[in-house]
Amino acid sequence: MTGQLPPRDFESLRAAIVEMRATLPKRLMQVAGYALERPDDMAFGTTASIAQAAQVQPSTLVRFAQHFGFDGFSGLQQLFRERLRERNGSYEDRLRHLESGGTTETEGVAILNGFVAAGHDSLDALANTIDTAALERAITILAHAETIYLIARRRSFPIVTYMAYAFGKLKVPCRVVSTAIGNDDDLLAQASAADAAFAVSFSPYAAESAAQAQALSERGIAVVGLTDSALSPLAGSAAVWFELVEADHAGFRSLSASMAFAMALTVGVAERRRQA
Amino acid sequence: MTGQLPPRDFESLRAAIVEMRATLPKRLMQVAGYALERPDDMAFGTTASIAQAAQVQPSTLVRFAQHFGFDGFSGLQQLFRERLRERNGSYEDRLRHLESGGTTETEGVAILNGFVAAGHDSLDALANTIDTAALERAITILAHAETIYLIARRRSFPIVTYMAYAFGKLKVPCRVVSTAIGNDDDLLAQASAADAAFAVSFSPYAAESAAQAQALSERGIAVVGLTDSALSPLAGSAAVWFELVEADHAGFRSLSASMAFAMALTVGVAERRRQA
DNA sequence: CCACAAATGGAATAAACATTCTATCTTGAG
DNA sequence: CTCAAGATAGAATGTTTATTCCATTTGTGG
Repeated sequence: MTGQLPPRDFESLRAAIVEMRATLPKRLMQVAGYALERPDDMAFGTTASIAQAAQVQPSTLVRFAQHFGFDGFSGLQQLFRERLRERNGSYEDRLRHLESGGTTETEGVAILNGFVAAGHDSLDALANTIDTAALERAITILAHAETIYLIARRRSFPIVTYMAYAFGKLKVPCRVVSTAIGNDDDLLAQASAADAAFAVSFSPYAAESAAQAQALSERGIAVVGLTDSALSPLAGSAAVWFELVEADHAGFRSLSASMAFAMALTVGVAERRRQA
Repeated sequence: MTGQLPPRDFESLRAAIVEMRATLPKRLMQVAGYALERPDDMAFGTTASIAQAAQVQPSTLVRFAQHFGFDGFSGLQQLFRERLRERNGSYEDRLRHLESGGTTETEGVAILNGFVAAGHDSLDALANTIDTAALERAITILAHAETIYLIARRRSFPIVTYMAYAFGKLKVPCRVVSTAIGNDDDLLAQASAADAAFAVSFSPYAAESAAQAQALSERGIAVVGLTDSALSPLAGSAAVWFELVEADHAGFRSLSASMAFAMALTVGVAERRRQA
């Protein structure tokens, strides 16, 4: 593409990038990904700062720009700056978006908006109701555990699935208890007092999760609980527990707040461990 | 005013300028006028270009900045840049603002607030950017499928985990492809043109997910994709695909928007089926 | 497996930059 | 009118920045 006319605006650049997706070399692809994902940073950064953030050399940025017909990086950056100016100045885009949504709102969009609203509400509720002292205690408990056992079923299962992924990335030993093999109890039998558990259970409470939390607790293993009511069976057996009510749409509960909480707990524990 | 603490944000600077309106020397007044009148240009220009536009010397810009307590022009310019970024009303930025306000919060709470803010931001972005027509098409495709195959790894896995749970409740036949048994390909081999798939893949893209989506697509099985970039390998093989950028905190991406989208898609498909 | 072309990393470089310095000008009190 | 204090213009300076260049590495067609 070098030598041709460079894209005139951000959208053209975006289109050009997508079009060349297949033939773009690895590093240039890396830049393309960063540019589309964090256009704001592209507008403000210097070659050095952007290169570091995108994990490439400054020269790669220049080559990327030249690949799309610009003289150098500066010409490319101009597109990102103009985009930022225009987006702020004109409410047109947003209005157009709102109008098209408001007048002819299809059922699918209505459902999506419902879940978005439920997510916002849940997150607000989370921020306002969480017991901050309890959060610190929970982090302390889990950070000191040798292995963290993660207990959850059904609707709560995705939460611990994500935690297991994140803990893995963060090199924190953990085990998801409800496996497909069905050897939950064998797994739990290996837990010692040096370990700890995190159990999630929302109404209607899965009997197994409650029972497993109870059993661990009786064996002197600290359990951190996440549930939606003080009446939850988890509240009885957990050393620290959190009450978290998710808003719902069409009878389906949001998971936004639970996920945010789980991520905070995960990162908090990893951070605490790192410091120790 | 030199020597005092510089304004922390654009509004403070604006207030400071108005307050000193009477005592500001002529050339500094000239700069002040330009700064308030064309803040966008202040954000991107260099000392040379701004000085020329405001009809002053570059050194006057530096003196102006120092007059308000900044080290030099660069510190002042930062305010104008942040203003441009924040025009989009990011929760993350507002949060940073609150934190600098003073209340001493523990690390765990700070992390939680970060993820809550990231969740809000992601949900906003979802509501503003989703292609509503594409959503309807996606619902149509999946609603007509005999069986819906769910493809996702790693960070995206919790999403399809939840969808599988919800589809089960809603009596919509579906199968999660990446099982612990590792018979993914055997499962996929059973898929026919009457079926459809939903694949989720965020950067860094899992090669298997992309390959499986590609393979299904080539066999005439419609694939609905959810990804975070137009450069995703999913974009190539999917009949309909959605781009969804999650905000992140401390390097960990939120899942709030993806979850909300997945729930909307799930309920939308079930609803469409019920009507048929 | 080789050889050639493309791509890449990193040092070298020249331009652009913010900032400082100093001579000159402006202002206002006595 | 005089003089001192402050403000200003413009050149000088040292730093940062984008860009170029070249030695390796990587990928590929014969």
